[in-house]
Amino acid sequence: MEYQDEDHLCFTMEEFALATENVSSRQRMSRKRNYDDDTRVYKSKNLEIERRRREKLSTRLLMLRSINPIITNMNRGTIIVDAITYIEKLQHEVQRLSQELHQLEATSEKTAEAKVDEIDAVEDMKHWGIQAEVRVAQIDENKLWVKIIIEKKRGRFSKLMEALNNFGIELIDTNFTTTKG
Amino acid sequence: MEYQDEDHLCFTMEEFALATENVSSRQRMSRKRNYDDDTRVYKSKNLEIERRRREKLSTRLLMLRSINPIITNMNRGTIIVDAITYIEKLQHEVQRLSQELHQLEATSEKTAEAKVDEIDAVEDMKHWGIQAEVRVAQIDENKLWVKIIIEKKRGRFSKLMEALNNFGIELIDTNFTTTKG
DNA sequence: ACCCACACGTGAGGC
DNA sequence: TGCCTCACGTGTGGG
Repeated sequence: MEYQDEDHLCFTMEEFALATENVSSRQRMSRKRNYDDDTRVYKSKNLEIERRRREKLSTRLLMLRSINPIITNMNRGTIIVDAITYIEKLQHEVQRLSQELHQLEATSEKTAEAKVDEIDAVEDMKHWGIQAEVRVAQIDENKLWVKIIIEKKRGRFSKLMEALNNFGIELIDTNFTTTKG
Repeated sequence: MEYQDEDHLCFTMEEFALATENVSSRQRMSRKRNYDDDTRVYKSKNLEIERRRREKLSTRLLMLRSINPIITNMNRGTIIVDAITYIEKLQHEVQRLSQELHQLEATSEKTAEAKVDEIDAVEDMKHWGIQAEVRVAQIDENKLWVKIIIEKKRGRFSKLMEALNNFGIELIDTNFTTTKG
């Protein structure tokens, strides 16, 4: 009684034809079934919905394959396993980079301490009323007397020495004093 | 002529029964078909192979879902889109960490320069035959004369000053000379 | 010829 | 009830 018009096909494409034909005459289904009103051919309700679903899944798999650079095969299963390995690799890389960054931050901790020292120096100078000062007096034709009061900073003295060396100034006598508090 | 024993089922499970029944009597297939030798029932060759394939795909999807912490839904499609977003997030995080690490390495470039300077200092001392030297002479009851020749290193002088300060030694006169080459 | 991967339509079941 | 997702068996094309 069902499927009276077996010659009619729901779809024109040939690959769909056989599939739609594959329906037994002894149908034990108790459900009400849907027919196309025009051709009186059985048409599943969720046929195109299922088609959309498959299409979405395929496009998403293609997207998943497109964003990971390491591809071993085009297979649907290998796409997923490649994505898994890629995710694991990315996780390990993130962990490694985080560790390296943490280590480097610990290395530059001394710099932070130095900066704290510098802040302390600035606070000390403010607290004790010490003013930065540069005084220069000419002693001889080519001899200068220089007095510099600055807050202590790491490497500042070395830089000063280097600068004086670069200017060709020879250091005859250097009196160097640091005060804290 | 085909499917003479339609009452026999390939599989005992009921959900497989209807599917195996869904074969048209007007079979246009020209292919030779496979029958089970015992029951004379049609059995597709790649039935279990396809079942294994589906099973593998499902387990891989479960693995893919298990390794990413951000899950919005259990759906097959959302697993993939969640994996895509997670991969993108991981990629961005790797890029950000790499940038930060590169920046911090550029910051510590000066340290590398200082190390090169130190190597230069060592080479200079070797080349010019300068020996590291520490000489101490007692001038008074509580006055010392100290002469130190060492290779230049960044912060070494400051550390020496700090150490002397910590020992309670007061600096009366300091003569400081650096030579390069 | 075979093997494998995929797309197809469909029923079952959960919400 | 309807909507949506999944698993199923199968046909088909490429290697």
